[in-house]
Amino acid sequence: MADCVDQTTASTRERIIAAAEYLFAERGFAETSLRLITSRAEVNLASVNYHFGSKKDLIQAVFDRFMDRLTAELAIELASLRQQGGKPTVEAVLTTFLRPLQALDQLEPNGASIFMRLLGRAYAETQGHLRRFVLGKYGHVLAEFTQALKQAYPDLPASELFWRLHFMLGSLVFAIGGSNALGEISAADFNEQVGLDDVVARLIPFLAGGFKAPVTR
Amino acid sequence: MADCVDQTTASTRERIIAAAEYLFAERGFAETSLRLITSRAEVNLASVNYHFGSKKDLIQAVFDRFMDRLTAELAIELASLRQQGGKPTVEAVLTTFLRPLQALDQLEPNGASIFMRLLGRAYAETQGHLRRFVLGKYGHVLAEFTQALKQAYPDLPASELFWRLHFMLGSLVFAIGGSNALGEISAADFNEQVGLDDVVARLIPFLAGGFKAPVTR
DNA sequence: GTATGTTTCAAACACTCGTTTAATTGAAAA
DNA sequence: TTTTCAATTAAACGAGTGTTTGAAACATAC
Repeated sequence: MADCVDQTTASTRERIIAAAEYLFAERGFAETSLRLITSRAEVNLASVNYHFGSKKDLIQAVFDRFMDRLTAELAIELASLRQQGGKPTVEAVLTTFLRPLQALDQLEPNGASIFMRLLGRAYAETQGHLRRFVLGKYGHVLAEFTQALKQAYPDLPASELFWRLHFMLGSLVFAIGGSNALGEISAADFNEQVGLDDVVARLIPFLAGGFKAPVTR
Repeated sequence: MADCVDQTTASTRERIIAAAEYLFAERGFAETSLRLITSRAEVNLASVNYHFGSKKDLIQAVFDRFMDRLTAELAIELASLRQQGGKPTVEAVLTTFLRPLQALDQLEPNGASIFMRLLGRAYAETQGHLRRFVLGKYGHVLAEFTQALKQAYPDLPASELFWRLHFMLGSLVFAIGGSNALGEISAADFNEQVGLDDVVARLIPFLAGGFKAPVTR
């Protein structure tokens, strides 16, 4: 149970968020009760409603915490990409958007995997409430991703770019979200210890190869 | 609500399964109550436990129904692929495994999308009970997929094939599972009406391009 | 017709859930 | 010290959950 929040000194708010993000990613939103969260965080049950208002608000708070750290890192990487000038390679664009994810992993054990699983669940969740919240508040990230890819491959039709972007997102969420489980299989079957960096290193040529594939219509 | 089960003549069992597979895909397993299922199927609440035993058994029954139809189609396609002999192209292998999914869509409106969403949820679900059930009972499908890809690209290291297979799975689940929502965006933004066949047509070059990408270690 | 076995039904069961309440604690401000 | 306000606590609330029950309805065979 290696949370990066010091359970002895951390505030009640922080301990709730730390426990919640782990359990939400591990078990899902509906399957994670407030009692499970508060007992893991060793705080009183009512403190969730006191500090966050409701369970739904807690879920959004967990997302906000991740997205804030992510967008901060992403702004730096994007600036660095633009500073280089000229037409970026697809690989460079992918690296730009993946590095903040890797940074998340250093900030907190399995941070990237946890966040990707949360993102995957948000897309699947009931009626898409959470998906709309995430897209509404952080849709600009997707837009910047789209724009950067457009610069790397200007001839690709907009609709094709749209679909390939989502194909890539699927690979990302699936592979990084499941990197722990897949990594264990990889270690057992191929005697290869793979961490997040290795997964990303394998992902980039795959995604770039798919993205640059000829359009056959 | 266009289910393909005739609600007036279909047996209670069939009506429950039809309602359940739609609601499970749309809302998730935990978020779908037996009362919601039985009221949609217009049957008595207790009939689920009578015919299936428990909610968990119903979930497995829904999967079995999909997988049985899928593996039947897949056996035909695989035989056809092997009959051609020689080294298959990656595109041919992908087509082999995607056609049964498309067949599912003709058998039942949105069948492929529903099944992919179910599969995505199964992978994410609590503690992976369902994932283990699916992998245990239908893991041979994944093994055959792996083997066919190996024939198409013999030089690709086994571990690299393993990871690229799962990258492809991620794209598949994400894109086909969300094909309805993504199709609506595509129709609105690009004036392009896209059905499942169009998504598959776009997927194949993307996946093949990724799979055939050079290995950079 | 009666008997037999299957299927349906309304009602209740025990349980968990998110949320609320009112009392209590703690520490800083007056 | 007294006041004040934020934070914590135990307990309860009402709603919703999967499941069980025993009787009723149905169909089939004798």
